[in-house]
Amino acid sequence: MRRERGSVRTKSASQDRATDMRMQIERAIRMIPRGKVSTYGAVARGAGFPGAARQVAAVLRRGFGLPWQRVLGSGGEIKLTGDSAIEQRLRLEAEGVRFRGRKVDMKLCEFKFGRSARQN
DNA sequence: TGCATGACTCGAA
DNA sequence: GTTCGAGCCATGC
Repeated sequence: MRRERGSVRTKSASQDRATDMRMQIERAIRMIPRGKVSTYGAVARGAGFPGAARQVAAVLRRGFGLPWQRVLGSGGEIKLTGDSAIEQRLRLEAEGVRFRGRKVDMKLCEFKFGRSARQN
C-alpha cells in the first residue's frame, strides 16, 4: 500500500498551498454530474492531491453549496453516520443513483476524473 | 509551536 | 466478511 504519497511538496507557502488545495478539491467535487458519484480518494487524486482523502472530507464539511452527497468512501460505501448517511442515500437515490446493498453500484454510477480535471 | 483529531484508504491477517 | 496498522494533511485548541 502506501500509495503514490511521494509528492513531497515543500512546506513553504503552506497557507497558499492549502487554499489552492481547497479550491482544486471543490472544483473536482463540482465536476461530479447529477446521477454520478465519486470517492474521497478519487476526488483527491482528481484534484491533484493523491492521499489527501481526509482533506476532501474537510472541504465537504466546511464547504458551502457543494454536492457533498456525491462523495463516498472507497468502494462506493457511505461513510457517514446517522442522519447524514440517510439523507445522503435519499439524495442519491433521488438523483437516480443505484445502490447494491449498502454500497453504490460503482460500475454504473462512478464518475471518473479525466486528466482535464485539474486543467482549469 | 506542538499535539490530537477526522465524513479516508488500502493491504494483510 | 471484519479488524488492524500505517500513512497523508489541514485544522483547532
